[in-house]
Parts: sequence; structure tokens; C-alpha cells
Amino acid sequence: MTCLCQQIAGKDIELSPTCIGNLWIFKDLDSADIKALSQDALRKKLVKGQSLFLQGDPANEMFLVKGGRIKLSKVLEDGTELTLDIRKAGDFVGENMFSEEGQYPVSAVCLEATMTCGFSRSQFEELVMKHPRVGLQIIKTLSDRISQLTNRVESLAVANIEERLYRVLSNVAKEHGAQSSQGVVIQFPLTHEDLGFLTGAHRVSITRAMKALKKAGKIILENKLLILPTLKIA
Amino acid sequence: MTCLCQQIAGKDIELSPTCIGNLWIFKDLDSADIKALSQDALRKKLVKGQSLFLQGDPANEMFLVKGGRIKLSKVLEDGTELTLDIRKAGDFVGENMFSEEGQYPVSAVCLEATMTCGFSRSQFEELVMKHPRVGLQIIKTLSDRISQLTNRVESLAVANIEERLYRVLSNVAKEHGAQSSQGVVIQFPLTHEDLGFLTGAHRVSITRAMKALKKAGKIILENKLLILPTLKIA
DNA sequence: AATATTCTGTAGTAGCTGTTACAATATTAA
DNA sequence: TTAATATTGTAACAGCTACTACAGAATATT
Repeated sequence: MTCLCQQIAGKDIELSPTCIGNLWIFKDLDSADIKALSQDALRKKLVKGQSLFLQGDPANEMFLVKGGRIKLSKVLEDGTELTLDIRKAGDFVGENMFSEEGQYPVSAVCLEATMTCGFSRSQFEELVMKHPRVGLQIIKTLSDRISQLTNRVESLAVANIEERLYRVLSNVAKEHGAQSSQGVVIQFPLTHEDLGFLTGAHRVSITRAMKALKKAGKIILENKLLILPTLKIA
Repeated sequence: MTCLCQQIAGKDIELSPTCIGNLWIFKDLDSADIKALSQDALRKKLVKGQSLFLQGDPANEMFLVKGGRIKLSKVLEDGTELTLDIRKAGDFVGENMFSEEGQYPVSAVCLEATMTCGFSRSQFEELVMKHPRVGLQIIKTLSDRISQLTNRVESLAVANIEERLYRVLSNVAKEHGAQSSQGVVIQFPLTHEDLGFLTGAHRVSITRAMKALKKAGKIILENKLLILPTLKIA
């Protein structure tokens, strides 16, 4: 099944094979439903740096990332920035649409050229009512997200920055990594400032910790990409 | 409808009105389903300090907390303990049963005498397939949990211990607090060590920070219970 | 190619937190 | 009640991190 996304995206975004037509979540829908859903879904094409939504916006829509990468971050009262997660092709963004809050608690900003499909709450609710198995799949997805966030909480609780940074890198590598002969490679560049936002530490402290991790052989830096040689991918 | 729990629990546990028979999640089930489900549900009565499950145990069961309070915590490799969450009557525990992991990532230990109802994965899946609206409700619950964990990540990212502690206390108060004339009262005692596990800080540092928060008028201590006078409950 | 901008590396200092030790108080058990 | 245990409070010091400042390297822009 050819997806509308491909026509819209053009050739500058490498699309994931994950789409409404073939996403595992929707695999038991009949073709009429799929057609209806994929026509309703609001496709958006975003450039690097563009935001999908900002913290505080009313949360009425949930997005499937078709291609690219999206950073979920938040600015705290004291002005410090915190990155909560980085989502990639095949992931959902805005899953808290279902919660009571009513607004997005974070901002979603594209790290690369990105393509998304958006769905409204009512669209999703209808879908789940009609196809309970889709509900089960979403439950599984949300459950995985909870596990991941639990890991994140654990990482941040580690006092020592070097250890904390390594845990953060491991988490990122597990989500965005590819196995190579040298180890797990994180598929996109991260500046020390980015890592600071992910780790909750000062940029300069990250530089120090990176130096120590390199020296300890726990990370390798190869043309802007990070490799974790001692990590096994799940 | 009289719940089986009441007969089992006896009089030493104050039960929440939330049960299979009247839990909002199950409100659209017909009486035959409710009967079947409540008979299958495995009730457990636990004393203070007893564990519902330990980190690493196979995750095949999810629990509804009928009465009492359960601490979800984890021991890190370096031996430090971290408390991820405290659940109360009406909450679910073990929701990661749905995820791929296969085992509980945390231990669940009772802080008080506690009563739970357990459900197996297959039981829940059947239920969702038969009653899609139940699936939607669970999606909402999980979604709320994600929001809460996001807050938790945010709290832990704050470097300053006094501020971090106050955020942790606010989170706890929002979950377990009751509005009083003086402010929001946390309904159960927390030692400085407990707060250390919640905050990811040393016990002595908690004592220091508590002193500062008291002095600043941000918290009041009244016979073992904490009051946050400046907090508004959601 | 030249310039501007972003990113990385290094250093020094101030401030905060962890750690250890011990006293004082409160709670629980005998 | 008394003894045992758990909790809180205080102090001193070591160690780590934040903060600031600046230089060099790498990228991006013109």
C-alpha cells in the first residue's frame, strides 16, 4: 500500500516503513477503516528546528512520527532547559492527549526534517471502541513508555555525573542505536549542550565527564557520532 | 454491592470505596461480567513491610490497591535505594505487566496494612477485547501515570536539593494530600530517610533542606504529618 | 576564502552536597 | 518503666559540581 506521506514528504526525508497502512498497532483493521483513518490523519512536514507543539498548548492531537527525530523538552521556572525524551520514526508523540491535563506538558521540536501524521482524540477513541485490539496495542505502547520513563528517573537519581551521563547515553543508544562492529552507534550527533539538557548537568561538567568516559574506554567518538562499545542492544 | 474484599480484609484496613464492583474503569460492565471478574481476582491481604512483588519477579499480574499504601522502589547497582512512586487505594500497581520486559523493574512494598486485588494479563486482555471502553479507561490511566512520571523526571533534574525536595513533596502532596485549613496535608508520615530515597539525596542533606523549608514557611510539621501551606490542590 | 558562529576544552574559585561521627530526641519493645 | 531502637539534629571536612572566563577548534555562512 502506497502511503500519502511519501508524496508529501518528497525525497529529503527518509521515511520509516511504519505508517498507518502497515503500523503494527493498526494491523487488524480492515482496509476500509485504514483508508478512512489515513485520509483523516493530518500530515505535517516539518524542517529542523520547527516545533510540532509547545508546552502549554491544548493537547487534542497525538502524532505518529513517520520520519525524522523529535525532541521533547521543557523549560523550568528557573530558566534551565530539560530534555525529557527524543522520539524517532515509528514512535508516538503527544500520548498524554489521553490524560486529564488538557495541555501538553512539554514542547516538541524537530531535530531533523520530520514527517508526522496527526490524529485527534475523538478519532482515536472511535477507533478503539470499534477495534479493541488497537486499544490493547496502545496500552502496550504506553506501558513501554512507562518503563522507559522509569529508567529515566533512575538515571537522573544517580549523583555522580560521569555515571549519570553514561546511563543517559545508554538509554539513548538503546532507543536510537544501531549495532556495529565496534559497538552500539547513536545515529545522530549530540552536542555537549544537548547532553547537558538530557543529563541535567552543566555543559562544562559534561565535557569533563565525556573526557573521563573516553579515557575509561566506555565511549568512542567517531566523526560526531557516539559509540558505546561495552553496551549490548536489547 | 458488597465486595468480597470486605469480608477478607476484616476491620484493620480502611478500604477505599474503589473496587471491581464500583471502580470507574469497570463501570460499563454488565453484572455477570463483574461477578466473573471479581471472583477470579486474587485478593491478597498484606501487613506493613510485606512485599507484593520484588524487582526481577516475572510480571504476569497487575494489582488494584483496595486499601493501604504501597511503595515502589528499586535498589541500584551501587546499593543506593530509590523510591519511584507511592501508590494508594484506588491506584493500580504493576501496570508494566503489559510491556515487553517480562519482569517487574521495581519492588512493591507495603507501607501500611494493605489489601489488593490481582488480575492476570490474559484476564485483562479478554476484558478489553470484550469491553473496549475499559481499554480506553486504562489508556487514560496509563497516560496519567506518564504525566506523573514526567513530573518526577523534572523534579529530579533540579540540582538544588531544597528546591528538589520541595518539588518531590508537592508531587506527593498532590497524590496523597488532603486539603485542610492550613494547607495540603500529606496523609502519612515520611522519615527523612524516606524522603532521601524519593529525592535521591543523602539523609543529612534532607534534614538540612527540611530545616530551610520550615524556616522559609514552605512546609509545616504537625505531629509527624507534613503540611504544604502554599500549595493548591489540583 | 574569509568571517561569523557554534562547539569543545581548560582553569580557578565559590558553593553545595556527601560523608562521617556523635548527641539528642522520639518511638517501640520488653 | 526501662531498655533498645529508630529518627532527627548538628558539625566539620572532603569532594564534586556550578559558574565564569577565555582560547582553540570545528562548522556554517557570506
